[in-house]
Amino acid sequence: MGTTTVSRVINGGHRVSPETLLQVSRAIEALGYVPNQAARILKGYSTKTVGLVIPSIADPFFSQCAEAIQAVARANGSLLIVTTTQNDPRAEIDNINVLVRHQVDGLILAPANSHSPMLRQLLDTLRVPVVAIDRPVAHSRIPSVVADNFRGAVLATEHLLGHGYKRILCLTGESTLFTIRERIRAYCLTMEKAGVEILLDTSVKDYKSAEYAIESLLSGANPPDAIFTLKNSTTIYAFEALQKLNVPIPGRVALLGYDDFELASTVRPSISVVEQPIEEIARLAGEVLFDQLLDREAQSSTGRSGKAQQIKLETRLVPRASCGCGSRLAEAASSEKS
Amino acid sequence: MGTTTVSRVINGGHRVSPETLLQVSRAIEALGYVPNQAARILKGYSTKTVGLVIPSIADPFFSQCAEAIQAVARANGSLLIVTTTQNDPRAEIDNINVLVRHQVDGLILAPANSHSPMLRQLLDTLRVPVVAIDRPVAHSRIPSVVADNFRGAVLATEHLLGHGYKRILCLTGESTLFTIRERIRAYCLTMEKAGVEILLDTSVKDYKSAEYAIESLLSGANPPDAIFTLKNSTTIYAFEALQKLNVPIPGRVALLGYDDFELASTVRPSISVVEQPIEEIARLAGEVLFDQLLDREAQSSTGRSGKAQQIKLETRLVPRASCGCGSRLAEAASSEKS
DNA sequence: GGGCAGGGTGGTATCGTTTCCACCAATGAC
DNA sequence: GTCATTGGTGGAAACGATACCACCCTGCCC
Repeated sequence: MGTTTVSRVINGGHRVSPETLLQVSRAIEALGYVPNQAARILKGYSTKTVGLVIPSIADPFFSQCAEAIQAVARANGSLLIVTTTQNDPRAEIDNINVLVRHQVDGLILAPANSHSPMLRQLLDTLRVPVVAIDRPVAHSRIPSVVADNFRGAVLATEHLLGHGYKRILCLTGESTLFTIRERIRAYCLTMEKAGVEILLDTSVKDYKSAEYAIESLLSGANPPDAIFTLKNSTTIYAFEALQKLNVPIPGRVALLGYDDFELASTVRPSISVVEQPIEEIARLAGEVLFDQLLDREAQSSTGRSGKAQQIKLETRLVPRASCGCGSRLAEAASSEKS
Repeated sequence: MGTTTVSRVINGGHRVSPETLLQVSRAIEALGYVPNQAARILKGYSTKTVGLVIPSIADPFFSQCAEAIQAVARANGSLLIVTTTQNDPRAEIDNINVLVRHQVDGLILAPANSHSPMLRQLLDTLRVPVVAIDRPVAHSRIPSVVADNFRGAVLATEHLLGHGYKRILCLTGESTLFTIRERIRAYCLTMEKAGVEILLDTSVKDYKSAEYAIESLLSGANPPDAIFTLKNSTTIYAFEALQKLNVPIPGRVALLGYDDFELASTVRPSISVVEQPIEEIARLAGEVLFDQLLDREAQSSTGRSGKAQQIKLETRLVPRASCGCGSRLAEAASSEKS
């Protein structure tokens, strides 16, 4: 019994007589034999693993991404290795290097800093396909799948302006991220165009700072009449603070957040948000990556196929009660004021 | 320049002259050389990867687990491969097999079915260490790290009984999981001991079924005066349904949930819950796994070290307003009824 | 001065698999 | 009857890194 024959049995059993096949299969079963993946890889096979580099798994946005990408990977017979950076550029570089050493076939990355030259340089030298998710890599040909953050924030700001609010406070949270900067840019431009004063606060990092910021602004001269929060956690901190301070929403200040969350429609008042197509972003990113992997497998170096490389997805405004849309929505089925 | 020398440079540069070392390092840099992981593994090295098999990444409980385990893995120089089963025992077996073929050093698993003989048999034949998390594997020596679900549900039920509620409805959600069954068992035993009627409902799977169940029970004879929900999502469905139906909490029915969640303390009323030490469970599971890996590395086959194999962690009751503790807690800083 | 220790270096077998090639038997075509 | 064709089989090289061993050289001790 030659090793060649055994190999053939394992890889589909072509060119092997039925009885030999049965015999070998039985032996494999009996010995609990498992082919050594490392040796196969060494012979040039792909590792059937892809890497995912994100800030955090616990963040609902990215856990949903991870879930969707994992599904795409599984559909393509691959495994997903997840690493987290906490938005630290150094950890990000480390993670990418480790993944490359582990021979991942490709990787999906949410860059902490879209403009890092270090990162761009590293990515340019990589031999495996990379897809950026949620945040692009500036000045590079790395394909990306992102939401239209600018448009989303324009929609939100215009919506608040449409309600007649004139003192719209924007709570940014961490403002170094690409997504947040885009939203800030959109907010500022829209406010300027409307000829209203820009009110930016970048200090809110947790519940305490939210309470402090909101309390002092509300008790000052010219208090805000609406708050636009630029990310999930900031929205929740702001909401908690407003509740704690007993500020009527939207009576005294309206609230509009970025990113939907499970209880947004349940809390009183229900919270209006800009909703991103998270699952679609992730799924597309996965598909773009595997398209590249398949291309690469097919034609060794004919260059990229004609696939779209920079995908930007629309976001949607979900008006609920907290921005003042209460009368016509959200409260419809309830009867708080029966 | 011999390959041996290069290898030595890469692995710490012992027994290499300084100038050779520099020369080789420079060449490595210039060529962008990355050592082939597969070849190293083939020589008997560990893959520095561990597998995680969980129902879902999007579930907050498991995403927190994944985050913590990933941190432990990283601290031990390993990568984490995450796979999801949606609680499907077949997918679970598949995932384990795939991970084993990929030569993971070990794996952490939240078994869909603690009593599956298939699973037990598979795990017994594995050559890599396995640690069960959240749910044990029955009749096996697989180490496990779980929360004390029984005790948690006893605490919850007793707390509700202590408030004087006599018609405590238990909404189980999916009731096939080990954790849920333990909680059901505890609820039933505690109710029996107190001589009160057991009210179980296993039908709630989403918002709609929650609304239907709660509406029909409340409008029937002998309606419940408290609801105990056995998992995160069920708590939220029940809360949504109660809000929608305009049922005063805890005035008409009290609510107590299993698993804490971010907005539990913010919504009105704030929701009382049994809190599990999620992060600690995950961290311990990771540590137990890596302890085994280190042992195995040190002494080839001296058997298991004397480490604790079955860890059960205490859970904590977090009383808030929804169970009726409102007067002394939770509402303290607010003034809804000012 | 001869041997010996030890740092620095390179040759080569080895890990487990795939794949190219060679080979053997039948079978059928001319 | 010979020659190609085809199905079934095995030998051995190759993938890229490691580690054993052998080797050379320098310096030092007896």
